Amino acid sequence: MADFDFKKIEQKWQKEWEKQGAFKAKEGKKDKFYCLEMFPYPSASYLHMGHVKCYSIGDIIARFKRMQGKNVLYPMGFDAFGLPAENAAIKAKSHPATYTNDAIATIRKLMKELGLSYDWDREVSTHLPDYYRWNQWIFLKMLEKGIAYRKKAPVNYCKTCATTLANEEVIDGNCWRCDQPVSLEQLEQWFFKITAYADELLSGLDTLQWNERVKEMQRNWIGKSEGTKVTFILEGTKQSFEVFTTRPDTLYGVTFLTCAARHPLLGDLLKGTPQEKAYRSFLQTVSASEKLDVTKEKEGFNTGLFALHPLTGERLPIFASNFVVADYGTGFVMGVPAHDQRDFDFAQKYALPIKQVICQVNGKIDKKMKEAYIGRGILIDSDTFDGLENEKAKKVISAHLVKLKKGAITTEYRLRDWLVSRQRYWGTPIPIVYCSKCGIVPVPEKQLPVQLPVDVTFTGKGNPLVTCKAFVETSCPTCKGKAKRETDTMATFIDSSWYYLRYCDPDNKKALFDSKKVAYWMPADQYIGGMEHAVLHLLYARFFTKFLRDCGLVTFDEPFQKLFNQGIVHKGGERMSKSHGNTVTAEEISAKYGIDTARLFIMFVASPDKAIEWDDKGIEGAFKVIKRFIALADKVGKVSDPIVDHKIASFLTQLEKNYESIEFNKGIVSFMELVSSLSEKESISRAAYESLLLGMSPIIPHVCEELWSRLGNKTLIATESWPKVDTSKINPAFDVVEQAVEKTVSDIMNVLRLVKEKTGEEGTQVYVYVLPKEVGNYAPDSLTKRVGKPIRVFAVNDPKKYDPQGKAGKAKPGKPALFVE
RNA sequence: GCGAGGGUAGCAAAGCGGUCAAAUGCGAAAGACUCAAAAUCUUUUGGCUUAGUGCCUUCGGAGGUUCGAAUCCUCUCCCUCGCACCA
Repeated sequence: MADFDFKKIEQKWQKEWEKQGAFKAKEGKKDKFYCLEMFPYPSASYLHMGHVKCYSIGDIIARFKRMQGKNVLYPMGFDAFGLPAENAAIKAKSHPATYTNDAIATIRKLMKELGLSYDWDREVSTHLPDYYRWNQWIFLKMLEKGIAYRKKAPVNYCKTCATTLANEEVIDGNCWRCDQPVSLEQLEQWFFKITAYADELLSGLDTLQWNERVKEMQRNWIGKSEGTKVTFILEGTKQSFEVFTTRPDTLYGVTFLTCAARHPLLGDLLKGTPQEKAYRSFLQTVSASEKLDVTKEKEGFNTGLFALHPLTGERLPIFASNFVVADYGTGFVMGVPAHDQRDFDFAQKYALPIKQVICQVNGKIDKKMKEAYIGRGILIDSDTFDGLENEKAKKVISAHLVKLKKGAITTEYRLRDWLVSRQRYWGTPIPIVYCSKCGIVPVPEKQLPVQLPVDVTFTGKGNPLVTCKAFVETSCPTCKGKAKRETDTMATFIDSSWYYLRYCDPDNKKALFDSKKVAYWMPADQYIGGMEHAVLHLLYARFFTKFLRDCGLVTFDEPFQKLFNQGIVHKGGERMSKSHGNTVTAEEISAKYGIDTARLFIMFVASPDKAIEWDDKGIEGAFKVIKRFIALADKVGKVSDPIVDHKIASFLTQLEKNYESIEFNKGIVSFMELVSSLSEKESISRAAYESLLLGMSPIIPHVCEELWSRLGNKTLIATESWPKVDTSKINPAFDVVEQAVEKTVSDIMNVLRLVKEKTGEEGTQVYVYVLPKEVGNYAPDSLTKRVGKPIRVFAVNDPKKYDPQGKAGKAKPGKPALFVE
């Protein structure tokens, strides 16, 4: 122990691993295992315990799988483009490229110091032209297939970040990065048609071994809903419009229609009418908040327009309202106050008729409704559909509408197409040229990459690319005339949507990857990352995979079979982060206790998927265990104690299961118990000890590597196999014996206490009388040490035993008799 | 409102039908070592009781299933996180 310098040992083995290429992954015939972690954004210049936790999980899995004989791919890279780097660089009066490269160098070095078993030959950085040219290539493919398109639309715009945002990047109406309110702007932008995959993105979730929570979040986000589009005619015109409903069974109960306040149709229809002015002022009240607010009182504006019911021809007033979502369904909603609570409230407020068309099975209806009836029932007052059960009526009425060409059965999604243009510098240039003659011209594949110019000036205002003449001014690939380049860059979520494929073939100059290599490694067997990407990265990556499959480049549907969401590390009740100023860095902990202790502790505190609170005292406990573990090395000898063999064998059996199920905390608890139990033993056989080192090496790799080599082993423990456990050594009877000894210790303590209470005097000598065949179970020295009093152990049939009070007769199997004096 | 996950001893956290007054770590208390402290080691840590025993009350709350519940079911309260006027 005295000569155990953690820092030195860590460096020594990290060097050795690198020198021997212990973690290099190569395609082969062996079973593969792809262990993938979400690659980081290289912004900080240190790693804190949150990082240690996240990466340790992956490292433990990778090391364990290697030991199990799998061909493991465990790569790391950097999500290097993006706004924070750009802003940080501007602030530091540096260039984003310099800033990013420096950050990457630092983080790579720090990661190596954690002893993570990455194959660094496969490192990928998204800001390098070798990488982002393939972003551009994919973009062109998408354009070719009609998945990428340009359109003018109201889009989310963040003034602080000076760029547009995808819907997924707007959280509660605020920008996900800066938390400032997002506004809607009419802009012409590039979109990816992720909605083309909506249904598949939804159904594919069922095949994944993911956290139910994440899957549910994606389901919600995609928001599939099946219903009917009903065509209404505007009174006095031939103009028709559609209304989406999931309740066509209540069609005869419609008494009014509502539409989104800003529905484009409304503006046109009201132009020049007497109501126009009132409509404008109504809009004022609505425009106060861009986002719909549940808590807000429902407001309506009677447009004075009427629609005709498609089946009855009834006149239905049309209201503009503040509660109808403009871009969901058709922006029009039919008002059925009797069977929808919102419509009911609205009808009450504006004194609109309420017409009941569904009654409960008993046929009674409540004439004075206090609230909408939304349950099941039988149709009434619905012409020829009377008497139908309402679920059935949904189908029948829809079919009827379809037949009359007054409706269609449709599926609506909440998911919107992905807005991918960003008005910022630090990203992949969109490979498009605008030519006054030829229009929108894609940059030919041969001309890729469209390099992001390095020589630009950051004024802090707007996208510097716009003012970079050398970049903007170009010639049209088609007509060779003067043309301008697209100056928007791609959303960085594009970079991270396929990086895991590039790891499989990172140096490919001819293609984004070799499909054969990808076919070997993918899909990733284990993906590890935070929950925050549930509807961002994780959705986009799935979309990309499906697109690339349709291009014939990959053969699978889902990139990540298993997903593990690690819990966050808190300190002082808050997430450990730079902005909270509550970070505990890996370096400071490692300097004090060694990085293995940090890993052991952080994996021990709780199940890896749970959030934990950092505890400065707690790590001391883990350090103690490491030290005791190292001290065990002195006990290694040839003598094989069957109890020791039993303990280690059963520990390893359990540990293997804990590794499989990513419940390292449980394995570590057993490890702690094992270490404290072994600490009392005389000797550990070399074979058992080596198997213990092997078993623990995924969690505390440096310490185990060192101890392994101190035994004279010339190999690296990192490349050894999982120990074969001799199950014949496992014998539960040993546990029974141990429990009996434990019980005896506590009995002795108890008696000593009672003696003191009764006589007021400390007992000075303890005698233990054991059945003859159990004598070996009770080692006087060990008992003495634990009880803190001198102890003598006699067999009950020992004629020379000292037993003045004849206690020996009370001894039972597993329960020795005691005497204290 | 909808959905997901939780509520276990001073704290953190295992346990998920009997072996449970409940692992493990931290904290606390006592003891050993030491001139002393630190480190290390040992013991104790729901209550009452007892020469090593027995009993009682506990696992958010209330009921239920069972010979038997921290563990299963129902209802309820609280927390955390998503989604939310989606028609």
